Amino acid sequence: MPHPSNRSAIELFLRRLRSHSTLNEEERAEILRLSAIPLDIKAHTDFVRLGETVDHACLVTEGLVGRFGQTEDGKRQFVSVHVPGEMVDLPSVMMPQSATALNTLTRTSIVRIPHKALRDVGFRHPAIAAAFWRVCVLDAGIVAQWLVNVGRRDARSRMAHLFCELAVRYRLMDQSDGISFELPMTQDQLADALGLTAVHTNRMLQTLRGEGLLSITRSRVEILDKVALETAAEFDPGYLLPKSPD
Amino acid sequence: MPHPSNRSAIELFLRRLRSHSTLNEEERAEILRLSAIPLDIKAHTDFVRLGETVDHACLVTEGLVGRFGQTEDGKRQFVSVHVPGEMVDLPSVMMPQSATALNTLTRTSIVRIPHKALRDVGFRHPAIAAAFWRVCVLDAGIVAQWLVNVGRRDARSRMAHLFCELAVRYRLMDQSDGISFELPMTQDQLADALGLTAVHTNRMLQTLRGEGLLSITRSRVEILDKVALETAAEFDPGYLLPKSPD
DNA sequence: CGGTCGGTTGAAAGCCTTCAAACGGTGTGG
DNA sequence: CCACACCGTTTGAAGGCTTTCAACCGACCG
Repeated sequence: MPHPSNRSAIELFLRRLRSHSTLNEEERAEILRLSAIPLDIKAHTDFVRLGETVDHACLVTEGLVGRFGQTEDGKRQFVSVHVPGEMVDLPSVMMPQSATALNTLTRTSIVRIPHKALRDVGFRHPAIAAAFWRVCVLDAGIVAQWLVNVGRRDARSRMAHLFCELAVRYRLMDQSDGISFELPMTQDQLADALGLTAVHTNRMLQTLRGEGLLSITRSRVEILDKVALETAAEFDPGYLLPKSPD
Repeated sequence: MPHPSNRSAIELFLRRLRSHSTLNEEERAEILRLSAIPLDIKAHTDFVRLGETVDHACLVTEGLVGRFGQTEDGKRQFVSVHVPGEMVDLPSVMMPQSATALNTLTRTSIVRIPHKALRDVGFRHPAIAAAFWRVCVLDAGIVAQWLVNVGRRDARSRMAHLFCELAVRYRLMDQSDGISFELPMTQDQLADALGLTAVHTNRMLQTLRGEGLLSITRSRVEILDKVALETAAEFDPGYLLPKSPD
């Protein structure tokens, strides 16, 4: 598979910014001019540890990155997963010592953007700073929905909700028609995103398949009955689609 | 009980800002000059509904405010609770249509600060905008920890974690010595914060009491064995105490 | 070809929920 | 001043969703 250039990753990121924030031509140019150091990381690698202090943010070019917390006995909980075009740890610009760690769910390419560059460009252009802030707020809203999901929905509904959300997020990045999309996650990883065990994740997956709601293989999800899936999930995409750009 | 003035609520908020962000004298004065419309709300009131668009942010003066999501059958999950001195929905400045609702856990006084005022002051003073952004990042980090808590810890540990966190947060607001603090939450509300049922919340509370870890009445928590409680919770306050102010 | 990884399956155990009922404190009205 | 109602807490028993433990399978890799 051809490797998207770093350039295109930043363009994707800019597109996402513009979907909810207004940026003039100069501001857009500034974003595209950000220095971006590419880096390929193999699957299942913790490339930012808990408590580590970082001086750059990561933008996903290809693959999938998960942010997670961990209990002392090693159980993990993904707090978010990030698809290409998303900045994984933009919050780290404001809080360089993170209480969450980063892990590649599959072989992944990222570009690293220095905090200093992000701060500088935000300082020069308040509209950019506002856009960054807004992205953080949006991402935090997703985490909040995950919390509702894990706290108050049963496994089947919870799982349906995750797939509905990811379908929308891939579509927003033009990497899906909203029906099917690449999702290179193992069932262990799905379990860690849903607050379940891998065994039960497997069984629920089979339930959803058996009900004809979706078809899923190791790396691809296809939604077969969107209405039924969204009903099962009680899914409302409002939190992913901000109303107005100011 | 004497009613703290609005002034002192904003002062408390400013103090929190300064604990992690550097603001010069003029910037501090700007914060204190923000217009603040006081409002008293009775207990158990949803004063911001799901999907509602707001044009002001709420700062808690006295009492306790919870932000929550809800499933279709009415089950609630608190996504955060906010003590006096905290801005409940600063993110709403960037995202006026919230996917979470607001509820008073007890009789509560707030002040409402217009989004426009917050945006203007942030636009004029990049350092203030950065401070606001940083608060949002910190709060999002707390939500992330809650997600880890609900997703991967059992009820006892989860509950211990919540009390450890609140002890620190009250202490940061100088409303506690870190050992005991006012917590006017019912067990139903605790349950909604922990992703449990009220019945099981009650039983776990008794467990913690029985183990001599804490003493809790309707409105006050006292930590009796801090070390044991933090051990049970696997509590690490790092996510509440940012390293450096820039 | 053996080894590893991810997926699948079965059975038993357990944590938590659900359903129901009773208890105690507080505020209100007669 | 007492009675009653309401709210939040407490307790018991039963059931269920999810976990845990174990084993097996298939695919891919060196």
